[in-house]
Amino acid sequence: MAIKKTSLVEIAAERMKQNIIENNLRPGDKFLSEKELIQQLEVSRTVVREALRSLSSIGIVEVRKGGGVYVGHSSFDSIRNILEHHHAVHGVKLRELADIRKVIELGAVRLIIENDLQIDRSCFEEINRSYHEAILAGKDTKKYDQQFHQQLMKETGNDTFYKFAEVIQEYFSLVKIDLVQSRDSLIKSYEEHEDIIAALVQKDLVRGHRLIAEHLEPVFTFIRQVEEARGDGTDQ
Amino acid sequence: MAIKKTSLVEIAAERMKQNIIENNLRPGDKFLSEKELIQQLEVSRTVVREALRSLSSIGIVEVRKGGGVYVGHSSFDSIRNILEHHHAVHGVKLRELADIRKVIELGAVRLIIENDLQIDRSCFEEINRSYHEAILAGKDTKKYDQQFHQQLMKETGNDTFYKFAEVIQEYFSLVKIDLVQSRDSLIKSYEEHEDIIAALVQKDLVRGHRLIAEHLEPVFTFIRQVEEARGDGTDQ
DNA sequence: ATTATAAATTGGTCTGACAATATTATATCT
DNA sequence: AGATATAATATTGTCAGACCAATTTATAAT
Repeated sequence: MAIKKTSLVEIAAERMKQNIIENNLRPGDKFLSEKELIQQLEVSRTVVREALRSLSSIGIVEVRKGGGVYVGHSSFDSIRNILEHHHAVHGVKLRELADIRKVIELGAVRLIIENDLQIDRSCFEEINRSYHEAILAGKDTKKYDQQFHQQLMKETGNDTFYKFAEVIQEYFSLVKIDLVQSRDSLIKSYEEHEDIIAALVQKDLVRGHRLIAEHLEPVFTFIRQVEEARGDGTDQ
Repeated sequence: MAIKKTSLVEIAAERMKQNIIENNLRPGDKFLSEKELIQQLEVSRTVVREALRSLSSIGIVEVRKGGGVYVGHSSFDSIRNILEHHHAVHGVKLRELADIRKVIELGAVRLIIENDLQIDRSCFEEINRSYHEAILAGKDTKKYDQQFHQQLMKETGNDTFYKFAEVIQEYFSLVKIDLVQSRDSLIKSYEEHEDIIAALVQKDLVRGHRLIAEHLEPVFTFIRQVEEARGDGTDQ
């Protein structure tokens, strides 16, 4: 037996979580108020408030001043917060991030093709067209490039995969990889997007993989340069 | 300008996080006590305590009764908690999990081989030997199988990847996939492990990928059966 | 120097109070 | 009756002070 000395706050928080599960409450639903929780759990307001604070910081509930307590919408937002601070404290190696990104994108391509999914071609092309226009206009292109890759994840039809990829993607974006891309290399990137779309449509896995690898190559080239320049390869 | 109405608790928590970053505090270091925080932030004890509760629930600090406040060790533990509740509330599709696992494991093999890493062969074989013994003795084999796959992630030398994989792995383990494995299929699984090790040593990417795919195939077979039986494919 | 005891520090919980905001009920006007 | 403005109520945010429980530190005894 574990001789756990659990605090009242932890017990209260646990019981609140159970309450949500047992009553099958959905995100946005109204939860019990502080007063009701005090009566139900038979603890002081201090304990109830700290338990609520604990749950709200991980996105399980949302507390609105004067408005009551509601069931939280996205736990993944809190994960982002956690990773953000984790990154601020520990930093992370550029190469590690790049490798993970490659794993995810190659995986996405494989999922789409092996599971024989029909991709939303027009959506891809719409995004890539905007990308092209931004390049020609000399505007900020990063947004559309990112959008393209997000769409790739989404097309796997695997929502869990997509959410994880999104979280990790944002973890990446904390790192400033300033690829000073020339207009030519941006055009090349745009064309590679087109090729990737084609490979997905043709369900050519080998080609898709090769194209993704090539497409990400500039990042690895950049990282090699940075690593040589300062040795360790961590950001900041 | 954003017209944010931030509560004192949130401000306090934010400043505490900043404090940790600016003073470059490492996990396990002693942080400020409640009293000191009250003086420094000039807020009531209530606010300090709620802010600390908020930070401790996402692993940024650890609070010990009578002992003071310390910088937290692992933010990833809190992510596990979050996902655990997320799963309890939303459930998850078996196929999605299986697909993600495959992406990760194939990715691990590719990372090891493409980055030309020397794996710790004896460690792998040690684990697999224990696996073999457990099979022969009719004991619980799950642990060693899991250990084998964890080791695969670790061998990528990519700590960030490993941590993410670990979190996701535990997310999987929330789902009961009761593959009723016969002794023969367990032996087969053991032999596949051996083959995978061999492929890693020989740095044969194509073979490594094929072996992983085959090795995970029983899971997909199981999932197809479940999906046919009840249609949707979610757990619980 | 080691150990046992006492004191001080620190976090955990409770109570009561008032402020700030949101919701609901009521009264008013058209 | 319906829309609107106002008042009453409910709910969360913050504060202060008190006492308990666990840990750490200081002190005394061996």
